[in-house]
Amino acid sequence: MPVSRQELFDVLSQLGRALGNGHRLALLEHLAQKEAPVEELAGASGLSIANASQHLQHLRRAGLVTARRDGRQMVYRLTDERILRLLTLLQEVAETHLAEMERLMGRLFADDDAGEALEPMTRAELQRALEEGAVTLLDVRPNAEYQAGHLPGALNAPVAELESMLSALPRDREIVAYCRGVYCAFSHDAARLLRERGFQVRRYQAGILEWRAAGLPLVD
Amino acid sequence: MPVSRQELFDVLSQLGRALGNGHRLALLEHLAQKEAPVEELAGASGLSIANASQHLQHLRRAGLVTARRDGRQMVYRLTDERILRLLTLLQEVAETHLAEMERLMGRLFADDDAGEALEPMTRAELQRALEEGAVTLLDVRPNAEYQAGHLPGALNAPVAELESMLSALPRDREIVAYCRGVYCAFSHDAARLLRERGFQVRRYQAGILEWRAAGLPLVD
DNA sequence: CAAATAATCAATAAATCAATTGAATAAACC
DNA sequence: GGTTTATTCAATTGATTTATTGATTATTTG
Repeated sequence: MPVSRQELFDVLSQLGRALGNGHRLALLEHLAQKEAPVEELAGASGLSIANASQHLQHLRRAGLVTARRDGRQMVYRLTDERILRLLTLLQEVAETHLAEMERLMGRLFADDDAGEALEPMTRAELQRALEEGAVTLLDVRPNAEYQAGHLPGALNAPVAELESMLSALPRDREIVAYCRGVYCAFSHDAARLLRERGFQVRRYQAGILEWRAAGLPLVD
Repeated sequence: MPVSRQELFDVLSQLGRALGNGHRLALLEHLAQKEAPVEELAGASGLSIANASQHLQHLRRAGLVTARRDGRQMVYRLTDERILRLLTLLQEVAETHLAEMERLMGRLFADDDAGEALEPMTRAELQRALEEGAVTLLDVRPNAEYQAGHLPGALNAPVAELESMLSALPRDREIVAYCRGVYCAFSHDAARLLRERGFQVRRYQAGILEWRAAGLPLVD
């Protein structure tokens, strides 16, 4: 029995449908940081446990995430690095083409960006600066995420604890802060605080998601 | 008024939903070959005109395709090359992770592959072979698609006309046939015919879609 | 200007998806 | 073994998506 091309597209479309829900994308973005149990994912996404569980199983059926049992928890994780590339590409295409997307992105951090003296750094700029040893790199995500993998040479300074770590930071060198990605507010908060305290600071806007999606190495 | 992260994901999910339907993926795959008016797309996908039109507008709202009027026709095309990368990546992820996908892919061309003496060529292998001038490259898609862009150095030999072109093909060199991509049957048909007539032939399985998605050049 | 063509729009019914609720499992703890 | 904790399952309801139909809008042609 011949298999029709259409059957293949129908199967492929399962993957698309899995990506076709805002809550599931939020779950994937959280999982892009680190693996997590259902309860944590539900909390982070503002979903009920049961609902989060169902969305996660939807993602699992589509092959986007896998799960393992750890004691009484089910720990979910992205199936592999390509899922991250898929998310990043989706976002990139959306930003270019969806007018509304652009409008929202523009507004999300409008306040902060106004005060920002310099444009956020691109990945290429950051790589060059790191090679030259010209900047101090600051990972401002929570420590658990830092430990799950961070950019080479980055110091961890979670926003919540940043205030108490100021004395350890250089005032004569540019600081570059990064967090998860463009949807993440941590680096904005950190940059604002540091700027107020007189530090030279820029943000690596795209964050760890883009870095990993580009296939660049992380360290634990 | 602050914009929530969730709003962003909701907008992003529009893109996912646009990819979440087999007919729309079929339309996109056709458009990946060349731009086309609604009627042609409907015919190729087995959709009614009205239904095809609605799917195309869905794709347009998601920013995946654009349309221009040409006389009394509306000609649709992919918005840019990234859409192709997105499709290719989607397919790649699906093939790795969706068990059912693999099963279908395996069956789709099972008959042909059995008779195939050699594995299909990967892109890397093809590039090496082309650099060495070791093979004759054959684009077996319809001439209209060939003219819209083909691999450098490829001869056009549409499957339908292949029989009458056999005398022009070398018997002392390996021939590599390619068509649209993994879902496309042309290169299978061509390879079978050539093999029966005693030619040395392999297929570049991934086809022009992957080539373009990788950012490699085409010629008109 | 009327007729023909290509596509879109609008309304409907059927199918699918999503959130909620409460019950059911499965593992760990006492 | 019974209780607690983390998660999944199942059923329900409301919301979205899809295909179909027939009417409508642009554009070209006679």
